[in-house]
Order: sequence, then C-alpha cells, then structure tokens
Amino acid sequence: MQYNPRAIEKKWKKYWEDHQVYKVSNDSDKPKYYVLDMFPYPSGSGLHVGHPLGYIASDIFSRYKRLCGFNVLHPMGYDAFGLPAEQYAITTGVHPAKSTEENIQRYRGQLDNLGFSFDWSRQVKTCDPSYYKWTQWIFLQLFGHYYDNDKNKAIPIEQLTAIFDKNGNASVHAATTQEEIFTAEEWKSFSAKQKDTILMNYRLAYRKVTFVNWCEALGTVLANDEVKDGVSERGGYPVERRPMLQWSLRITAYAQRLLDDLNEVDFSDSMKKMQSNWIGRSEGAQMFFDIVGSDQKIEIFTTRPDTIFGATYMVLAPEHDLVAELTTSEQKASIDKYKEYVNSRSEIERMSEVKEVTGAFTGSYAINPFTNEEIPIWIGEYVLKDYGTGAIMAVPSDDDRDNAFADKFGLKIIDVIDKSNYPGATRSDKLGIMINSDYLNGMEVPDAIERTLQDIESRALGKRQVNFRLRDAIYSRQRYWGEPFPITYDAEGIAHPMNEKDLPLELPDLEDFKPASGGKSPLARVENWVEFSEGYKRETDTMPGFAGSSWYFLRYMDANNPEEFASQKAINYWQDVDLYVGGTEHAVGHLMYSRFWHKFLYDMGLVPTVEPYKKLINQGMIQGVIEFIYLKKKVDDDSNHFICSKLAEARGDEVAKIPVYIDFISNYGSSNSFLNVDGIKKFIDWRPEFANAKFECGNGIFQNGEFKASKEGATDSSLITHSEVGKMSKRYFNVVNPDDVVEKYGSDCFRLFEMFLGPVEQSKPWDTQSIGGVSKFLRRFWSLFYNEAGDFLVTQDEPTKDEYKILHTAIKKVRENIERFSFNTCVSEFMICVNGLLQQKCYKQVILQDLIVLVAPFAPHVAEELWHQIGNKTTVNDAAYPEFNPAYLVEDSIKYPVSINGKKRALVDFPADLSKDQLEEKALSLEEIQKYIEGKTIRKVIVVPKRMINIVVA
RNA sequence: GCGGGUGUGGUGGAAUUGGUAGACACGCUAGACUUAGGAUCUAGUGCUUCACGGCGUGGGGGUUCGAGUCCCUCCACCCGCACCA
Repeated sequence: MQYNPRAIEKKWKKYWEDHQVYKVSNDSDKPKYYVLDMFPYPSGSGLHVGHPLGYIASDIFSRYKRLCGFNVLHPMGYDAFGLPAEQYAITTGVHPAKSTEENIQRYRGQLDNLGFSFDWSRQVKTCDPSYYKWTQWIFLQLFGHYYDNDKNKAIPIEQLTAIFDKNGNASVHAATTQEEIFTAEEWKSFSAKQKDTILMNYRLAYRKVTFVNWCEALGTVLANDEVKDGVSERGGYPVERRPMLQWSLRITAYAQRLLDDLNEVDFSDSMKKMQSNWIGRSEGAQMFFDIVGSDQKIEIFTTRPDTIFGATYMVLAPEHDLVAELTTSEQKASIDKYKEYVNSRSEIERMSEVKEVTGAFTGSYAINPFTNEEIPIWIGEYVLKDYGTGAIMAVPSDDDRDNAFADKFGLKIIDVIDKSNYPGATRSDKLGIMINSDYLNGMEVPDAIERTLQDIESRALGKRQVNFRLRDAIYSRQRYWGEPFPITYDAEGIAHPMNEKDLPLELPDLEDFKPASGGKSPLARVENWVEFSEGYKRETDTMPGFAGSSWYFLRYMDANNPEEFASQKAINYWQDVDLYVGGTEHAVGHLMYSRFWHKFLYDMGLVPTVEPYKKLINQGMIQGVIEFIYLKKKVDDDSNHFICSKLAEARGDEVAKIPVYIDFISNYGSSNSFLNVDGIKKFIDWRPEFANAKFECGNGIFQNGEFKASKEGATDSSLITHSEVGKMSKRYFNVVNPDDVVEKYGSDCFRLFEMFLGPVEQSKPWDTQSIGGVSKFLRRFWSLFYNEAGDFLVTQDEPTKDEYKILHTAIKKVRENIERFSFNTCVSEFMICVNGLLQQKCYKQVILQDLIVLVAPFAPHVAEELWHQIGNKTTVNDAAYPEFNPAYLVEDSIKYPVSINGKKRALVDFPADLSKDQLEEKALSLEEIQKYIEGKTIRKVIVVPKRMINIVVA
C-alpha cells in the first residue's frame, strides 16, 4: 500500500464526522482543559497560509491534552459583524448577512481541509440573533449597574437610587463623572430627565457627548483607521471632529483591577507591559488653584507636587471650560486666533508635531498656594483636554515641555531641584535635592513629594489622587451591521432599557445600506422599526466589533442554551480558558475589553474566575515574499521598458517597482527568482497595458512575442526579479492559499510544515521550497509500515534495547517540547526518531504503535490510518499518549568530551559508573591528551559526571 | 524619547539549569540506481588552511576551569506607547 495522503485524509475526515469524534460533553469525570483560538473575522478573501498557524498549534495542543486524559474544549466560531461586509453591501447591494454567510462557508471549507478537532456543534456567530441576544443582555446589565469604589464591585443601579432617596449623593464613592453634590430632597425634586442625566454619570453603560470623525463628502462617520493624515483614506476628503451623543462603557472603573490582575495571568512580559501602559496608572495630587479676581478655581493633577515652588505659570487645554471666562478683553483677539489655529489642526497633527510649542496668554492670573505668587494662565495645545483635568501647573525647571514653553514665551524659571548628586539624571527623573523651595530645601525628592502631599491635604488644597490614562470605551457605531441597542427613548430623550423578555432585538431587513443623513446609521431610515411605540423611539446606532468578541468564550461552554448566556453548571465546569492563542494585534483592544466584561460578570456572580484567560500565546505572522520587476523611469522610446534587477542595479537605472503575481515567477522564493518567456507572457495576459513593453535581461530582450538573444546560446529570458519579504496580501499578489498546499502535499504535511518553520511566536516568511523535507519525512514514516512493493512490514518481535532507546528519547523530548509550546522541535524529534528506526530496520508493532500516538496530534490523518492498519478498531484520539520510561535511556557508557583549557581535544567513551577520580585518571592517561599536557603543569581537572572533563594546564 | 523583544552557517532554525555550538531540515557538491529526474538512496557540507592548526553565536569589554547562555557597554532591526502633567 502506498502513502496516498489525499485518499487517507478524505477517509478519516468523514469517519471523524460520522462518529462525532470531536464532540465534547459538559458531563465528564475527566479534568477539563479549554483551548481557545481568537475567532476570525470571515473576510471576503478567505484564509491565507498565515492564518492557520495558531489554529494548528492550538489543535496540536488540544489533541495532546485529550490523549493525556483531559476533557478538552476546542471550539471555533466567527466574529461576523463588521465594516467590510457593510461597505461591500453599500457598493454591491448584497445584504451583509448574505455575504457574511458565504464567507463563513468558505472559511469553514478551508478550516475543514486542515483536519482540526473543533467541536462544531458549539460554533458561534456574533451576528446570529440567538447569540447577540446575550450580547444585548449583558449590555443591559452594564446599563443597570454602577461601580461602587468602597465595595470595589459593580452594584445594581436601584441600590444607588435608594441611597439618593435617603441621603443624596454626598456619601457615595463611585466611579462617576458626577461632580455636583445633591441632597435627598434635591434628588426627589429633580425631573425624570434630570435624574436620567445624573444616573448616566454613574451607569457602567452610559451616554455622553463624544467626538466622531465626520466626513462631510462621504456623508458618514469614519473609524480611526479609515482616517489617514486628517483626510479620509477613501477619496482623501477632509474629516472633522464632530460632537455626538454616544454610548460609552465605563471601563475606567475597572482600571485598577485590570492592572492588578495582570499578576494572575500567564501572558508574555511585552503583552503585560502593553496593557499596563495602556492603563497608564500614575500617582500624584489633585490640587485647586485660586484665580485672581474670580471665585472659580482651576483643578489640576500633578505627579510632582514637590516642584510646586517652581510652578511659575499654568496651562489649560484650549478646549478647557474656563478659557472663555479667564480671557481678558485685551487678550481675546490673540486667544481666539490661537483657538482657531488649534481647531484647524487634526488630532494626528497635534500628536505628530511634538517639537514646536505653541500657546497664548489668557490675561488672567492664578495664585500659587505655596509661594502666594500670582502666576499667569496660558492655554496651549500640548495640554490635552482628555487627560487628567485638562490643566497643569507648569514647572519649567523640571519638565521638558514646560521648559520649552517658558523659553519660547519668556516665562519665569526657578530651579527647584539640585541634581548634582545624580549625574545623568534627566528632568523627568524623580531624583535630587530640593532648593529654592522654602521649607522643603535639603529634602530628597521622594521625601519632598510625601511632605507636599501631606500639606496639600492638611491645608485642604486638594488630595492624593491616582490617575489613569485609560479612557472609557466609546460603544456606539453609526452603522447597520452590528448589534442593535436594546434601548428606546421617550419624548424627553430619556433612555429606557428594553424588557429582557423581548430580547433579542433583531436587525430589521434593509435594502439600501448607505448611511442616513446627519451621520446617523442606516437604521434611522427604517421608520416603522424606529417607532417602537407611541412616543418611544429606538436607538439607531449599533454596537462596535468588540461587543460580540468580549464574551464569546463563555458562549462556547453552552452554545445552544436559549435560557441563559451559558448555564451556571457549564460555566462552573469549564471555568476559564486555559490556553488562548492569537495575534498581537489584539494585545490591548480585545483583551482589555473582554477582561473588563469578565470582571463585571464576576461582580454579578455569573462567572467563578476573575480573569478569563489563564495563558496567552501570540503567534507570529507568516510573511510573504513580494516579487517586483523593475520598470525603467526614463525610456529611450515610447514603449515601457522592464529591466532585469541585476542589470538595473549595475547600471544605476532609476526604476519603479511593479509587483508581479508570484505564480508567474520561476524559482519563486529563491534569491535568483526570475521571469522566463512563459512568465512574461502570463504577465502580459494579466496586465495587457504592457503588451508591447520591452523586457530586457542579460540573455536578451523579449518584445512583441519574440525573444531575441543577446548572449550566445541563450534561448530563454531570465529577467531577475527583485524580492522583498513583506505582508502576505492581495495587493502584492503573493497570497498563498492553504487549499493549494493541501491539494499538493496533504493536510498532515501542511500542519507539520507550518510547525516546522520555527517557533510559533516568531514571524517568518513563507517558503514553500523546504516543504519537501516534511513531505519526505511522512513518506519515510510510512515506509516503517509498508515497503515500496506495498507489503505490510509490521512484526510482533520484541524490540531491542536500541530501538526502545530511540522511541523513548523521542517520547521524552516531544512531551517536554509540547508542554513548552515548542512545536518546531517536536517535528525535528519525529524526524530523528524515524531516521533512527529506519536505520535499525525496526518494523516492530510495540515501537510503532507508540510512535503513531506520539505523532497523532501533529499529523492526525496518517496516524489514524496507520493506527487502524496495525489492528485497532477505535479512533487514535481515544488512545493514551505514550509515557516516558527513563529505564530505556540508561546507558552503559557515556561519550565524554575531554578539553584542555576549555577546548575540546578528544571525545571518548567511558563506562557510566566511573567515579570522578576514575574519570580524571582515565582522561589524563589518554594518548591523544598526552601530547597536550606533556611538560606542562596540571593546575586543575574539572569532571562533571555524565557531561564533560576539562583539564586546566599552565 | 520610553518600554518590550530579536540578532547563531548560503537559508529556516536547534542548543530546557553556564558544560561537545550549528540538532533537524532546505540548499549546495560528489556518487549510486535510472531512457530521464525537480524521484529514491549513499557520502560530504560553519569559515579558513595543502596540512598541523587557527577563527567562529551583531561589535567591544568582563566574570568563570568553561559563556550563544551571566554582567557592563555599543550597534542594527522588529513590535508597542508617546505633548500623559
């Protein structure tokens, strides 16, 4: 029987499906293990060879865990709401539901082709009403809760209104933007609308005015990544920031817990760092500065209260609420002019041009509460409205930006810290001794910080405060293809949650997907849907992409439950995700949001764990080689002139790079990839505008269907292309579809090859050339069972010691390597093992049956086939992973490297049971060592039993 | 600028605790079998030298009997963050 991957793989895929081999039960005595892949957005272009890398790794791990006796949950689904489908709908009129479903089918086919052990009965699609019913339900819970800072958890909003009824809000410590204090009487006297507005300042899901990227020309709101350099990516139209009433989630309430609990999870250091940077905790003081001639105060936040004696001016964000009031009539013109300038600048410009400081003087003065000096109040774009309080006390001696600002506008600078004891310390380092600071003089900075904090509090100038960079997440999208909000508004605009019984609120059908006027979602045009009931209108925005993906891993636990998002029984069995595999692009967004949702559900008592993902692995990107041909920029005649890259570089021609479809290339992926005449013809068929172009290479010139040799004996073109490693993408024509590779080599080979490329976490270019090595390995593996004539070779003989040793070396290494997710080295071990057994001509069942199971997680099809060939009747998935027996690795003798002064001079076999002294003696008497030590003094001999011997001579 | 990571043959990569650097492959060279080979098998393959030997894990320095691995310093590339008070 010959190794025929195509037949084998088809056969076993069907068997697995027919026998429901990968169906997982929630009722099991086995320990649980949950392996999760970040689910894909089903894009129109399908999977390329880079996408399955993580899926293969997680599939191997799942299969391995199952063979080790775990009940393994390994599900898959689709993040199916999203902008591309909607944009496609706008241009083609095809309903997003339809195109999304087609894409899902295509993905499913591609995934199935790779032999994954997914339990498809648990598939989720975020766009499915039976799924987004629960996304809406969780949103309503967020709407119905606030965050209590004393209890440190989310509490139902009814409990808050009960407190308001009794005591007002003075005693409430909550995560809130509510500033005004009110009494119980005041609360009761408020109108329904006023109450709604106040509660919005407490709810975890709430409405507030936020800014969107509005593009007048396209008549739509754009996502941040659709805006490039202040203009729309499509069309290049101007984009302005427009205020809009939008839903947000109060993730900031959970900032501290999101930061603290990073200690609980096994993520890479860089991943944790990215998250903690994003959260951006800083400790400092909130302080109020009096304004000369005004009752108002300016609130600031500072991490350096110690430098207060050096605070010689203040800066407000240009958008700060007090700016208008503080601006004197003399300064009005210059302030207005400056604000106009700021408005003209895009967010991107304000962020990218850091060097230049700009600002304007308001004409007003504040009082430094420590020096009692009057200090000028400026506005400047380097102070951000959204960070801290939107106002700073400026200390030009100890902050680079304040210093540049003071320099430019001639403001007073007082040195308050002597850094002479700390050479190399920069302005921002919290190091030095206080000077020019009255009673702080002589103190070290950390002590001075503590002292000023105490004084600020005792003098009631402010208080200690912790500040976070993390912002609340904007949760509204002015789009059609997302989850509708289960919210209606009455005539006064008060938000009312829908009755949970009436969920899901389904998306209405639509034919025209263009946005409605005024930046509203297309839903605003569906009048009979918007009119919920007499006087009540529905919210017409939809939820963002991260809504559905923030909790999907919980749905997999009990995917078809119509009563709950997942039953408590299922959640308590599966608990959390043991291993999460996905790309770094979700490092902050998705992971942060889903950790936040999970903590909220934990507060509600609905999940038993504080963190959703125990361990995270980030797979690297598989890059593609991009092949370019050079088009000369200066041509002698009218025709386009393509030129061999070698020639162009030698001559120093100015050229444009034209990407070429990689299928046209000969020797693709190698350093001397080129276009032959055949390839040039294919290129011309593809790009007819170059039909008459000239293609020049060292061998000759091809033009108008004819190749004229310039070198003797040349019969074909060898137009060398320029190769670069880059993204695998449609626009570079270098996308490799896994289906094509599977068609040629089989999915077992594909799986092994992707793992063999290198560590999962690392990015690496796709290189089809070396796949042959893995294919050869599979055939050699097969040849342990069948010879070329097709005879079955397997015998029942007792294996030799050497054969056991080869097998158990592999068992040991593969087990260890899987445990540390080093899959590439596992494949090497398989090769070493098979090479070794072939050398021994070992066709013994006892050895081979263990080897089959060892390989099964990586190459499940061929393993299943051979498992049955050697006489098993049930699936290899129900076998037990081979146990390592150290007895087989015990050696009689050990090869010792013998070194002189650390340099290896001999390699000798010594009996394993020799003592250190015996080894030393034997080594010194070796003939090949004698010549190195003759006439020299032996200073020392180092013997590490079972490792090495080193002789130190003078 | 700050934070994290990476740097090893012609190529992808291996070396788990400081102990034989280059496993396993690709590629290349030679040979065998073949009408043929982009099939298969065998041998070789870090660089350098006729050889003995010498040199070798981005550069320089250090610790050690011994360093790819630990320490210091510099360089290059990748990722993340960035007017963050």
